Amino acid sequence: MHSRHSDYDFKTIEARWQAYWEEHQTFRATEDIAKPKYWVLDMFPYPSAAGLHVGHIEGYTATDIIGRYKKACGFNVLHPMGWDAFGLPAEQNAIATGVHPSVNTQNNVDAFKKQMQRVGLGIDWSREVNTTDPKFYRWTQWIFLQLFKRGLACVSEQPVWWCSELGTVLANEEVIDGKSERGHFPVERRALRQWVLKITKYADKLLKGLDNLEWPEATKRQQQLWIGRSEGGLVTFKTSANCDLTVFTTRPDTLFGVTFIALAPEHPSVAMLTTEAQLEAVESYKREIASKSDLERTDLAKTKSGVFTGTYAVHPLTGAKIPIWVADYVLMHHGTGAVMGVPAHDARDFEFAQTYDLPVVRVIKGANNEPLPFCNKGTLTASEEFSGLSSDDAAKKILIALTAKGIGKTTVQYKIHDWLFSRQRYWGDPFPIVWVKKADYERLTACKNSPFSEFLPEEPVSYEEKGEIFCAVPLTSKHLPLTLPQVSSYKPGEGATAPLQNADPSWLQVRLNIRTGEIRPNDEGSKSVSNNDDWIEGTRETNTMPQWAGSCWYYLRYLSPNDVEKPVNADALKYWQTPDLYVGGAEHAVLHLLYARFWHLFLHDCGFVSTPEPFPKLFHPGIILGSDGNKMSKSLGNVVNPLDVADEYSADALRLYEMFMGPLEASKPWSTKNIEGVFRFLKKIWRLFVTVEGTLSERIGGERDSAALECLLNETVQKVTEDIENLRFNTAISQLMICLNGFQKGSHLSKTAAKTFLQLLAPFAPHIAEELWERCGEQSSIIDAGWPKADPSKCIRDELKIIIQVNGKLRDEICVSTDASKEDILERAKSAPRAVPFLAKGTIAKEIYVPGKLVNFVVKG
RNA sequence: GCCCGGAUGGCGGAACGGUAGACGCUGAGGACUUAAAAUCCUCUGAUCGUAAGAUCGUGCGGGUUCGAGUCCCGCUCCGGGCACCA
Repeated sequence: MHSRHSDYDFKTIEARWQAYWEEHQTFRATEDIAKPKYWVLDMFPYPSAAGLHVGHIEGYTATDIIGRYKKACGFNVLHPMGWDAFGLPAEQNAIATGVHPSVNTQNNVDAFKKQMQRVGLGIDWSREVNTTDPKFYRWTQWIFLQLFKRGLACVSEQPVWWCSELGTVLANEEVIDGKSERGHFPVERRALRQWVLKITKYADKLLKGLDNLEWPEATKRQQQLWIGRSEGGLVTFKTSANCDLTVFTTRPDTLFGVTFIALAPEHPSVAMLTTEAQLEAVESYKREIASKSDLERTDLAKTKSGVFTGTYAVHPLTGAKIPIWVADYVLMHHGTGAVMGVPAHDARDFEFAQTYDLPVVRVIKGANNEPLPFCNKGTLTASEEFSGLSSDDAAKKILIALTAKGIGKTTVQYKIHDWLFSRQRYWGDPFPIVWVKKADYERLTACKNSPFSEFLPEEPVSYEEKGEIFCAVPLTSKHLPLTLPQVSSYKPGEGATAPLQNADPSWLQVRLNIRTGEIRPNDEGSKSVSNNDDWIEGTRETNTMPQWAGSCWYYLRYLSPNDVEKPVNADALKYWQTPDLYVGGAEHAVLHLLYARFWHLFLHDCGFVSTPEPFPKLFHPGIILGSDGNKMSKSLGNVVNPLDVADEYSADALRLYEMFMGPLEASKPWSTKNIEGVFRFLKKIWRLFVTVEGTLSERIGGERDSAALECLLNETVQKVTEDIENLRFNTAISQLMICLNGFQKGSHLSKTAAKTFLQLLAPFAPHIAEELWERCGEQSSIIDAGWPKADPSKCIRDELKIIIQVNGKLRDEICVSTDASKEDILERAKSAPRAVPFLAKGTIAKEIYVPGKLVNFVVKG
């Protein structure tokens, strides 16, 4: 690598100032209560083997600019960084190499850190956190136990997405189009015992909390849709079999239009409702559905299928006979798994009715004579005494009527499901749980003052296997962290067993002393010494938590990374509260950002944090694409490494370029050509200050600046400050360029003005700013010099340019003194040489004067 | 299908309802140099014109307004999200 300009030796300069910041601990944040705080947070990265590319640097540079700016403004700034280091790639590397994933993880962390330091990010590295560090995950486990204690963590045998290729269970949101999000492997449904967190209990709070957040509207909308609250009613239908059916509907107003009932194939009442004659058909239909993948089943393009059960329901208000069908378009996991079919007013029911020739009865009229299916609200018709009512009114009244009969109820449904919280993986947080037999659990709960009662829930969490019931015993704070055991193999076992099953039996099989809280391996030796009533036998939970666990609360740990008493120190929390700005990718709109809100809200309800929401202000940087316009990826060979760019053009040029490319939130392609432009800008700055001999340029002198130059500088202070506050870095840099171009045109420049320019430049290009600041004779870091204030009085001009339009088209312009009257200006405008011919084309019908800006004559004729 | 964004020169992008194209890149010409690089200066939306200048021009079609890239209505295309949620 060669430097592009011999006298601007950026390599030496950048290394020097990075060493300076480290030595002087420039970015060390302390709880200095005398100063206002500013906490700027990045979404912490997963340290992958590929390292960072220039796209990742974008967000970090943005937060660094904000951090440096706020620090100059006098804030006590916290800009921390950490590693979301549990995860699948490290585990797969371990499977391939046999080397413990922590080794690989540490190497990647070192590489990431080196890259970040090379671009000069002002980060307080003393607060670095790593989710795989037992000192960290001890508290992830502790928070899990708090959830467990309050009944928000439990197990259930449920159909889950199993990916045999990855050897693990995936959450709904990790499955995209029937393939795993990572790796795009096929997935299938399997019933397995899993941990779930009851996020549904927080659905309403998570929905309402969105209102007060300063977040991108699209992200809020995505969370709203994900939570998917819908108000409606439950309606119970009597049937000709000895079994009632309850359906959920958001449109009780369409009740008189019901012509069939449809059940999900998995609905528990299907068997009871199937008549002898239909048994064969229903059974074979269910078999057919079960053999289909979810991808096939949810394919919207296919025609809806179903089969008649042979049984009829009774309409609750008309008493009409309504056939009950089984249909695969009905989902078991929403509502009650049964729907009332109203083909006239629901597109899906309509399609189904068409396929099986079921009657369609119109009960809602719109304003015009709309064709069926008509799915909007309207006026009721053919609905007995409810005819003539509006949909909203009728929905209420019908539900009231049903409620009076004891067969209806208003209710709220959510689309969001409980959060599947266990994975069959090695490289994750171990659950601090031991499974014991029910009888032993009862001995434990009967034991007064048992240490194990610390996190014991009111209702036991249990599961049944081969007729035996097992209950979950939570470890105590004293047992934390429960560290990951060594395993003989990182691979999952056959039949979806977790890799931790490969741990030593002395870890897996334990004995708990319910009186002392002691835990020992359950081997022959311990049996002989502990053969009394206080000991119970147990088996450790071998699933691990998903990667999301650590990212749900990592930001809090930055406040007191070494606290051994609590996940977060109360004093530190009181001072820093929540991040003032959170910057990270829009791809986390509903996963990380929803889960973290859930945990934070939970911690708030427990009294551990004082705010209900973790991230009051959020910003998503756009994606930086490769120069070919595609997403950067190894396979396309369009990845740009920040280290290469920093070596060739300087870290300052890299930072400036990324911010100059366009609006921060926009996706934009990388261009090696365009970086030349900002690099030229840096070289111009260098030459303005430094001679070829390396001395301070004679142009930087003490003489007064011209009024025009003072005006330009003050405009620049004003514009750059506003733009930084609004994260519009592209236009801030453009203004700095305009300012420099102005400087270059003048013969000299006062030192004060030159230094002000450097202060404005410093957040964007900190290395060159520090270097030139020092060469101007300053002793300490430029960041401690404060932030310049614009002086509006310097920007007042004595002449104004007035635009002259005729019929809205620009025709001429005139210069007037600032105190000129409207009459004077109009008079002069009328005689403006280039406007006159257009004015002469007719008569002036109207004169519009925008003070200080323009005149527009409306000419008719 | 539904919900969000977006569309401006050769390119990345600027524009409180008020001079469209700031700033940068590219390209052309010039200066310096033995030469090149680097640097500096001029020009660079289209059409017509020697020029002054005129006309057109912000995805398409309408509208509101003295005036629309910007606001309203109806489309087209591109990007992202959700996707039988009853």
